[in-house]
Amino acid sequence: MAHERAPWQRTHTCGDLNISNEGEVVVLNGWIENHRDHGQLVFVDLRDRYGVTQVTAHSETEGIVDGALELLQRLGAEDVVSIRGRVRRREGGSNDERATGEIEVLVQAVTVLNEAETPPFEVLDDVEANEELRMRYRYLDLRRRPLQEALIKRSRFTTAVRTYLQDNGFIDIETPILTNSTPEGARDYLVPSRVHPGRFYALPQSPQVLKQICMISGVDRYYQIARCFRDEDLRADRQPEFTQVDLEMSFVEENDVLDLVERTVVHAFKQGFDIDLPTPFPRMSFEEAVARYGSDKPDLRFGMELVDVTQHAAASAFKVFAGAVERGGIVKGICVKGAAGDYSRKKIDALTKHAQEYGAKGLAWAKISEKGVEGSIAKFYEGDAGAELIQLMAAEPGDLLLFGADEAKVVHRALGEVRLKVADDAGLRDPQTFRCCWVLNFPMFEWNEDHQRWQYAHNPFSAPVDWDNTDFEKDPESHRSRAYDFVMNGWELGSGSIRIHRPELQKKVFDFLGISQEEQERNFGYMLEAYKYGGPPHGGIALGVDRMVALALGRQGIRDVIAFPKTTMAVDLMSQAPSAVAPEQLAELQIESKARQDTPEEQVE
RNA sequence: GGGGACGUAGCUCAAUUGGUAGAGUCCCGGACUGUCUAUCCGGUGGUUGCGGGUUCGAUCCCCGUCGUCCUCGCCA
Repeated sequence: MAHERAPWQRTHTCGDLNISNEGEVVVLNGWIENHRDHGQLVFVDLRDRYGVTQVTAHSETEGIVDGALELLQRLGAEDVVSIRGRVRRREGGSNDERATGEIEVLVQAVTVLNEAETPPFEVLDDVEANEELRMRYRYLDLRRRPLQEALIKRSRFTTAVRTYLQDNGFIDIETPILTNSTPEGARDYLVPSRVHPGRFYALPQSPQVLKQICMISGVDRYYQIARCFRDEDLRADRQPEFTQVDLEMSFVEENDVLDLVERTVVHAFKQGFDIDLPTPFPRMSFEEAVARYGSDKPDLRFGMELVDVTQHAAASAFKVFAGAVERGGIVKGICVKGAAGDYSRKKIDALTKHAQEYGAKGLAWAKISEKGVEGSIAKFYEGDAGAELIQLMAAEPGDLLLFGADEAKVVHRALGEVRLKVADDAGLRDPQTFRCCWVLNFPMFEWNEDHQRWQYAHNPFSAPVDWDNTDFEKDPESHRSRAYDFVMNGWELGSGSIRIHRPELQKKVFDFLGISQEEQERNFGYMLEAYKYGGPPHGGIALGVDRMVALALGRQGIRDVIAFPKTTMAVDLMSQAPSAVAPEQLAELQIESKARQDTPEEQVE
């Protein structure tokens, strides 16, 4: 037997009604967004998740309940109400900006469901109160259309990912949130164990090891939309907890993973955001990406590639160039088309400063005119040398040339960042344009200056490209791994690899990384043991959900696509987490804090 | 751990060379029958984040501190 509905309950949402409902008596529930009071005539915009409907109260309406008009006059922003009335075509002309703009609901009765205090900021789509306030009252901010849109599209997106992977034989497996700390990688969030005093769980930085174990278990195709935790300093695109589409496949090689992921991403971007990603995603090696774009996450929405002029520069009269080459460095340049006029000395200084933030000593520049090379390096580039440089850079009159001369790593980094900055200035990074690519074959290892040792470049489970050459001691830098990154518009959105599935090779990598036998045993013993019982060849990837959604919606950071985000100090301004706990709780865990503010009483002050 | 920006009315911002704070909006009261961020009239509202210093006098200068954001390092 069907439940009887209360009389205040809605018959339609605030986005439902249009001219086809004309004449119907309806009930709407929602929040009062705006309120236009003409005395005997009152307009109220009623909002819910689905839209906004104009509600009109008129004293002479047939059947209007006594006092309804006065009540509506008295109510204000964010009061929650139920409105009963008849749908009719608007008398004052329609509002084309709303789906419901042709009609209005002529009020017969008003029920107050809950009155709201005056909100600390106005809940309007285009009102931007400062972020601190918005996060403190996150529930109010979330009522705004741009935030609701993010939540809705994010949900559609993850649903599309799930559907697609399910249809392709993947099974969703939950892995533990309470797991083990590992010394490598990011700092862990720790959770003390009550039943094992002095011991700690760690929250997972990713389900990496467990998904590989799933492959050993014969799961064959695993996925999970998994929460990951890393206790590192935050950025606009980094939160202490974030979400990944994590997947792993058995008996595969790069092509299998890349093709599957490409299809999944294309499908989910279409379903979630109605965005058509251009396919196929180009593939390039790490080496090529760095050489051409100065970055392992190249933005392919525009060209302006780095041009190698090292050979030419070696013979240059310009000491900065020749000297850099002599010391084993390189010289590269970018050609900014038609920008000579746009860059004053002051703006070039700003670019130089930008380059210096990324380790460059400076930035050499030239403006090209009909007469040849002008600017800081002009006197070294008169006549043939200048003509040659112009030809190498494929420059034309009106172009701006920018050069970096240093060791290769520095030149690539700095010039790569300058390339992005210049493109930003010129509006070449259109947020509505999407260009994806794959970057392949990362180095296995990189030298860590601080710790004076080699460390893994990607993750320690990535297989080497050359299975037959695992003599890592010999020229460590030359070894390439079967790791790949998924990149869109200069953002790294995913990272994965074909894994090492033989325990002896995995041990060899751990050995080379200087992880002791005891550490290997303690942290990865169960994994190495598992492989002994028959681990299939496998590989996978993890895709950053927050970043994908932010990019698709053209948001600057990921905070706006997370319902309840944290600040750069990892604080939740709404709940005030993290907070002090009762002394009894600490005692039970056998924990003493050396910090102040270690009891709730002190924290309040 | 380092660098930078910001902090003034509930909100968004302004305030000359250092001379004791003002606008819009919100809110409150009034008028108003076709608005759509209604309009018009009137009104309330301030420990200038906090603490200290310089000064006859500090929103303004200096030091410290707290918070938010951006960023390098860190982090995949």
